[in-house]
Amino acid sequence: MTAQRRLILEALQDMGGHPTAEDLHDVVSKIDKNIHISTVYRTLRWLEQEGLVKSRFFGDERLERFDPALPTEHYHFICTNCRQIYEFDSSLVNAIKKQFEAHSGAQIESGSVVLYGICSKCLRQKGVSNGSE
Amino acid sequence: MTAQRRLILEALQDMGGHPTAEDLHDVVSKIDKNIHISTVYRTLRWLEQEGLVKSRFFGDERLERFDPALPTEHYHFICTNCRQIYEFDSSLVNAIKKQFEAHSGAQIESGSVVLYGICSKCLRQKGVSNGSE
DNA sequence: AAATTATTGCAAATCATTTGCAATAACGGA
DNA sequence: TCCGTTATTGCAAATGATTTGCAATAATTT
Repeated sequence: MTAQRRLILEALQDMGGHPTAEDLHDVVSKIDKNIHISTVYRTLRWLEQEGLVKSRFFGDERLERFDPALPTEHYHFICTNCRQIYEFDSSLVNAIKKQFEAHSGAQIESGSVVLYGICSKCLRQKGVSNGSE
Repeated sequence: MTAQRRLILEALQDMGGHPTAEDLHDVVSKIDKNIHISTVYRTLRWLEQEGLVKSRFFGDERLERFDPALPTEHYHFICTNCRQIYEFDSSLVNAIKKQFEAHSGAQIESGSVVLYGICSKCLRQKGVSNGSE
């Protein structure tokens, strides 16, 4: 493992959230000024193959986001105001899977849940249009 | 509304599923050979603004998919073998939203659920590796 | 039917991501 | 430690999906 790769992996673990390749590039560039974005992508693909990173597209944007792969499935809440991504868990998702398997005869391997709304932090700050939008 | 726009909207309603702009372009091209893909995109954006179409990215691909906007929220199952997208509904999603709202203090506006697995059709046909992949 | 406005087709631009390749860095022996 | 082999990097150019500028065309208003 090279210095660049270590840097990228550490940045991913440290910054939390679900950064894009560019987010990561911005961060690692502050330490090693000439890490190229293609190296970030290649490292991310490699980490993905190794099972250390998971990539995904959230439903409302064209950008690929990366996430240190957690051992357990988890779900997301995205604040449509500040765009922060929160993680959560819920045993009800398993119930949905079971329910769908029973109805359809399909075999579920995994599931993704993304909730959208306004986070409590944004709700507390005035000026956030909530409700009718 | 022009002939091209009507054609694209009809194609979207007729073909079902969640086609990409290119899927739609292929279909409408068979009727009007010189509809340009940019017209498809522009029409789709316009329909989206009008609330007649919803666009989304499914978690595992970079492609934008379009869907005649249904009045009610619904969820998706994607067969990882044949790539067919199925729709389903489940009242349990509301329970998840409520649960998360209670825990987090956020206000949920909408939710997306995408299940992945092997559909019953593919399960019936031999040769589908299921389980360990 | 002429004038005004909206929509189209095309080409070129853009954005995110990937690839080819020559230069460089890492590693495993003599 | 030096040398050869292999892997990794930076850059530039390629790719794929989507968007935009613009002149030509079609629709609508008058």
